Amino acid sequence: MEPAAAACPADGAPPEGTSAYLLSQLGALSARLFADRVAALDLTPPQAGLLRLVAAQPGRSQQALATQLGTPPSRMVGLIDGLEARGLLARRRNTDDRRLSSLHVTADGMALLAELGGLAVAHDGEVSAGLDDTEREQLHALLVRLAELRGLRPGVHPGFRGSC
Amino acid sequence: MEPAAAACPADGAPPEGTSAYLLSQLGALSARLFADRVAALDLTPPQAGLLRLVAAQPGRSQQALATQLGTPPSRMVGLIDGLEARGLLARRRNTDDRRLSSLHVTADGMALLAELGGLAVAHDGEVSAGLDDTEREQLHALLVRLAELRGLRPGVHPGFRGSC
DNA sequence: TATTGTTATACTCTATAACTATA
DNA sequence: TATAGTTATAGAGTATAACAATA
Repeated sequence: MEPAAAACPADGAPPEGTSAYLLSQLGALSARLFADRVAALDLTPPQAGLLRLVAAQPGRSQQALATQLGTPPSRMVGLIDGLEARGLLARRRNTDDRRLSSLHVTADGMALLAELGGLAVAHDGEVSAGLDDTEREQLHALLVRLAELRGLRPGVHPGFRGSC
Repeated sequence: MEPAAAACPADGAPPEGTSAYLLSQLGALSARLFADRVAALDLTPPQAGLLRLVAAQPGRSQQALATQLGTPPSRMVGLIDGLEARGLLARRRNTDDRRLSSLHVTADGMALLAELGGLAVAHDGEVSAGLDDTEREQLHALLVRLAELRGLRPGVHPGFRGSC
C-alpha cells in the first residue's frame, strides 16, 4: 500500500498513505504554491480570500464576515486596513446604524481580482499537471463531493490561514 | 461549475471550485481534524510526524532529519526535547563522531506510535466518510498518483507545520 | 577551519480582552 | 445595557544568527 517506504522497521507506525494524510500533504502543497503566486501580487492568502468574499457578497459588515469566516472580528481590522490602504477595498459607514461599516470592493480591487482569477487558473494547472483529462475530471468530481459531504462552503477556507 | 455560489456579483472573481482550491480546503480540514485527535495524546502534529519518521529511520542524526524535513536544525531541538522529556525518544551520542546524536524511539514511544496508528485509521474514516467503496478507492488512487507526480515523500509533510 | 547541536533573539500570525462610539 | 468596530496585549510557532563542542 505504501509507495516507496523502503524497509520500514517500525511495525507499529501509523499508515502514512491514507487518503486523509495524502489530502493534507497535497493540500499543504497546493496552499504553499498559491501563497507563492499571490505574493507576486503583494497579497497574503487571507487577504486574497477576503477580497474575493467581499466581491461575492458586497455590503456586509465586518462582524458578519468574521462570523462567516470563523475568525475573531479583531482580525478583520488589520486585513481590511491593508486592503483599504491600497485602495482595493472600501469601508462605508452605514447611515441607519452608524456602528456598522459595510464593505465594498473598489474598481482597482476588481481589476486585481481579475488578475487573481488568471493566477488561480494557472495555479490549478500547476497542481494537477500530469493528470490526463479523465483523471482530472474524476478528481474534481470526487473533491467536490467530499467538500459537500464535509459541509465546506465555496469561499470559506477552514482555518482561514495559510491559504485563501 | 460552482456548487452553491448563489448569485455572484463579482464577474472577475477567481474560480473557487478548482481542484487546487478544493484540495487546499479539504487538506486544511483533514489537518485540523488530525490535530484535534493527536492533541488527545498530548502530541502536536509535527511531534507525531517526527516520532513516526524516527521510527521509520532509526539512528539518523538531527541534521539529517532536519534536511529531510526541510526545517532548520534549531527547530529539531525543541521538538526532540519535548519527546525525550516524555521518554518517547532518545538521543544517543555517536561514539565515532561525538558531535552527532543519533535518534531512536523508546519502547514507550513505540507503544504510543501504535495508538497513533489506530487514531490515523479512525481519522481517515472520518475524512472520507460518506463515500462508497468505489469512490474511496478512486480517490485514494488519484491522490497517490498526484503525490507521486508532485514528488511528495511518504513521511515528509510540506511545510511540516499544522499537520504531520 | 568546518560541522553538529544548541541557545538567543526576533518576527509573523493569531486570539483574548479591554476600550470607544453608537444604539 | 448591548453591539460594532478598534486597540492593546499576549501567546504560539517558526526562522535567523551567534555560540560551544568536536572534528
